[in-house]
Amino acid sequence: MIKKTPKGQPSTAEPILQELAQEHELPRLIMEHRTLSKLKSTYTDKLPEMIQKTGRIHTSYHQAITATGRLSSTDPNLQNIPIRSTEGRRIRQAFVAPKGYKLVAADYSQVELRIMAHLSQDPGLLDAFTKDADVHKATAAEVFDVSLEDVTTEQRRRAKAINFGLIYGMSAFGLAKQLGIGRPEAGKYIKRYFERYPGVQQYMENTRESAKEKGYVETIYGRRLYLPDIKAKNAMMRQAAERTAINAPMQGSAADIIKRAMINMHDWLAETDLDVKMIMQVHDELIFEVAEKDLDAAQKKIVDIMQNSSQIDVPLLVEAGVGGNWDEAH
DNA sequence: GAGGGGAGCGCG
DNA sequence: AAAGCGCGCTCCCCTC
Repeated sequence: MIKKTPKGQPSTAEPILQELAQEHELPRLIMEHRTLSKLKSTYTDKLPEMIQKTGRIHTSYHQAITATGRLSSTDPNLQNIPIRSTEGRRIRQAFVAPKGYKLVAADYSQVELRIMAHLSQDPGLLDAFTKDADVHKATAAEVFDVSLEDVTTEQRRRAKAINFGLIYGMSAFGLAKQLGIGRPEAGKYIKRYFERYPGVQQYMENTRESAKEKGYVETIYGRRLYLPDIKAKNAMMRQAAERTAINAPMQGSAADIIKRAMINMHDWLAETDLDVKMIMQVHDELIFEVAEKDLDAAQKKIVDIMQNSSQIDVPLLVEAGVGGNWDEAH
C-alpha cells in the first residue's frame, strides 16, 4: 500500500517508511541515512563554524515569537540539540564546562501535567502529585484497573502516551496510531481515563466552551492566546483551534513559570558571591555553569528558586543533575 | 542570487 | 476529510 502526499507523490514520511521496513531493507536504510545526515548537516558540520571570539557558541533567544509564550532560540537553535538517540547524544556531549567548572541542568518534572492538575482541580490528579506518585504509573493503574504493584512496563508506556496525548488534545484516532492499537481500544482507554479523572474531562469541555465564548484562552498568569478559528465553519480548522485551546494554557503556563524563575534567578545571580552563570533555557529546563567549589550551594539555591517562584495547587518539582558535559548533567 | 514553501526531522 | 501542541534548520524545488 503506497501512501500519497497531498501532491500525489508517493509519501516517504517516517511512519510510512517504518511500516514498509517490515517487508523491505531499503526503507530502514533511508531512515538511518536521514537521521545521520540530519545530525551531520545541522549539528556536527555547523556548530563548530559558529564558535565566537569568546570560544563559545552564543544563541539568540526571542521573547515575542511563539503563540504560547515560550522563548524561541535561533542562530543556532540550542533548544533542539539531540538527546533521544545515542548517536545524537554525542553532539550534546560536546557542550562542556570549562576547567574547574561543571554544568548543572535543572528541569521541571512533568510541569504541564502538574498544571493540568491545577487547572482541572481533578481530585485524583491533585492527589497523585501531592503524594509525589509516579503519575504515569498511577494513570496506568486507573485506566487498566490494576493495583499499582501490578502495572506492567507496557501499561505504563501506554498511560504515558495517554497523558501526553491529553495535553495535546489528541483523539482516539491519534492515540491508536501512536500506540499501534485499534481505534476502539484507544477509545476505551480514553473513556476509562475520563471516568477516573472526571475533573480533566470537565476542564477540557469548559476550555472549549470558554474559548468559543470569549475568543481566547489564558495562562494562570493571564497571558492570552486569541483563537479566531474557534468559530470556523470548516471543521478541520475549528478542531485544530480547539486542540490549541486545550494545549495553550498548559504549555503557556509552563512558560510563565520558568520565566518567573529566570527573573528571580537573575536577581539572585546579581547579589550572590557564588561563581555561577545561567547559560541556557530549553522550555522546562535551565542550564548553569558553576564553579566546582560552589556546586552544592548553587544547586540547592537553583532548585529552590525554580520550585518556589510560582505557586500552584500541587508541588513544583525540579530535578537537577551535574556533569562535565551537557549530556552527563541529565 | 534571493526568497518562498513543502517535506522531513531535531527538541520540549 | 482529518485525526497531537509549540518551535527552527536543512534540503530541495520553484519563481522572480
